Amino acid sequence: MNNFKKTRIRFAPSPTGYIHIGNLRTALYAYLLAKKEQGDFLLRIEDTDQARLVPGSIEKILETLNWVKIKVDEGVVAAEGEGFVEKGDFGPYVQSKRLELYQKHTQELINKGHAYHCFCSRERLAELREEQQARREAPMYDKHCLSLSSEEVEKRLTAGEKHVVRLNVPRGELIEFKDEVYGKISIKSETVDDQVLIKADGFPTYHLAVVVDDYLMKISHVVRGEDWLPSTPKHILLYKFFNWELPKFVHVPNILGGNRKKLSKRSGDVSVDEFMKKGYLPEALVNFIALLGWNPKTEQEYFSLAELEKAFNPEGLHKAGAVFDYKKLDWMNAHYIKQKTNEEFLALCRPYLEEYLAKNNIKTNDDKLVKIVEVEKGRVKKLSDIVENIDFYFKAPQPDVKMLLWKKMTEVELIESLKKSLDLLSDLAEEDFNVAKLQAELLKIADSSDRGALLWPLRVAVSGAKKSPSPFEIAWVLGKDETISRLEKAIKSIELNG
RNA sequence: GGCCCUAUCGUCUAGUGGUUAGGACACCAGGUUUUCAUCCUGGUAACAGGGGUUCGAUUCCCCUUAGGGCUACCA
Repeated sequence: MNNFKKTRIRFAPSPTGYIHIGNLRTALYAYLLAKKEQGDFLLRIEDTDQARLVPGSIEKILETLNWVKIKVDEGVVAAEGEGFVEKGDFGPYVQSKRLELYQKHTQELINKGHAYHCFCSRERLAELREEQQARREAPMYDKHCLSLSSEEVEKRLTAGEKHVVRLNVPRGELIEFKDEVYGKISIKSETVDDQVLIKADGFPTYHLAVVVDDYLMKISHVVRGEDWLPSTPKHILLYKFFNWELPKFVHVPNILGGNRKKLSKRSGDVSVDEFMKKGYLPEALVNFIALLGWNPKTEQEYFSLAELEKAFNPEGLHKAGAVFDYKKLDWMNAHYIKQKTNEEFLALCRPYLEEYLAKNNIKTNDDKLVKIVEVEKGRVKKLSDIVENIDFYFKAPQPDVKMLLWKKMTEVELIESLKKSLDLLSDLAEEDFNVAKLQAELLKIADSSDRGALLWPLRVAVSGAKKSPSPFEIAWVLGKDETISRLEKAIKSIELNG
């Protein structure tokens, strides 16, 4: 006994494609709990369903974990260059490389009478299920092959007949276990099906593999989604049959979509990759997701990963599923964006900007991009927003006289206003085109009781928009020549119009 | 259908046998501001229903209701 001297917690995804937001949160909680207890976080790959394998998934999973700064201590880890390697003393960490282990342990169960060979055809099973459903019974295997004599089993096995191995679930028992989140769970063994342990292709099912591996790898806490709760009794039975000490079970509530159903590929773009592409910052996603189903019991909202590692406590885990609220994520993402320096922010935005510039055939330089990004930083929720409203920085707007008019201003007053700005700006030196100086100078000549009369036309003349950053900021980005040219263009346009 | 789980503002959640039921997002209003955004201030908004237990239940128990999950040789 005492298999667990150290906290060791694994994240065990199937390599079936991109990592999903729900998986990421499970991984995060597993990681946080391990770190909280100064333990190890391991990555194990559960590739027992050969039909669903998607090439490249493992690399993708590692990439995602790396993006959110979750470090894998043991198991499948990223290689120095390309690909991945296995690291640690409890390997292999990829289940398809552990087939002999599962076979060996299954044989042990068979010998003890806790598992048996089953030769039933899929057709018979389907028929059985139909009959049971017609009788409004829970569909379950009827232990048909349990009554086969050992001679017969031997004969059919040597004849190479297709078969599976099933768990021999005893009748009339109450299976009980404690979950760290949900508390005591008990279930009658009659309602537990004789689960297939080894499939016809020789691969184990999840249920067998997870128990064998968690034990052999000395996993101290089984952290996984709430949807595994109903099948945990099968695992409890296996631990008992093997006479193995139970790990702690930590089932975490599901993340729900807007329809209140478990978040899935069908409820929209929930792959972590999508969030990355849209320009959510890993800090924001981690912070947000940590608080979906867990709370620190304080009113703190912002948590870095390091802070989470300290603060995390399974007692703060909630039981009910949590709806994923994009608006709150946006709010949090905007917060983390504001924390970035202008240089960092430009680097983060660069891929989006480059795509935009290429697409619109715009040539520019970093000096200008730095300025744009600085002005826009407080206005974007996610990085991809950066290219939404920046056309006017590169292309002079077509003056719109109606829009240029401030409140009840006449066109004559409008021209006066614009000329006033133009005169002032023309007198300023190129070096004076910085936000503070521009603001100070323009406010000096503005009517203090009606600044809009000067500033609105100016802002619209340079931006061409009803909503935009301040004229000071825009003029700073555009520089003296361009700003003046836009003002002149606006004035000319009104004169032509009138 | 069977089994398991869950239930506090629209959403994420705190909370206690006696509270003005707290915070955050969102929303609304006001302020700052040339506009938008930011920022500040304020506001609307919740204990699913019914029985118990109790002097007293949002809190403990039961039932109902609602929702979710599982029910594969998928995880």
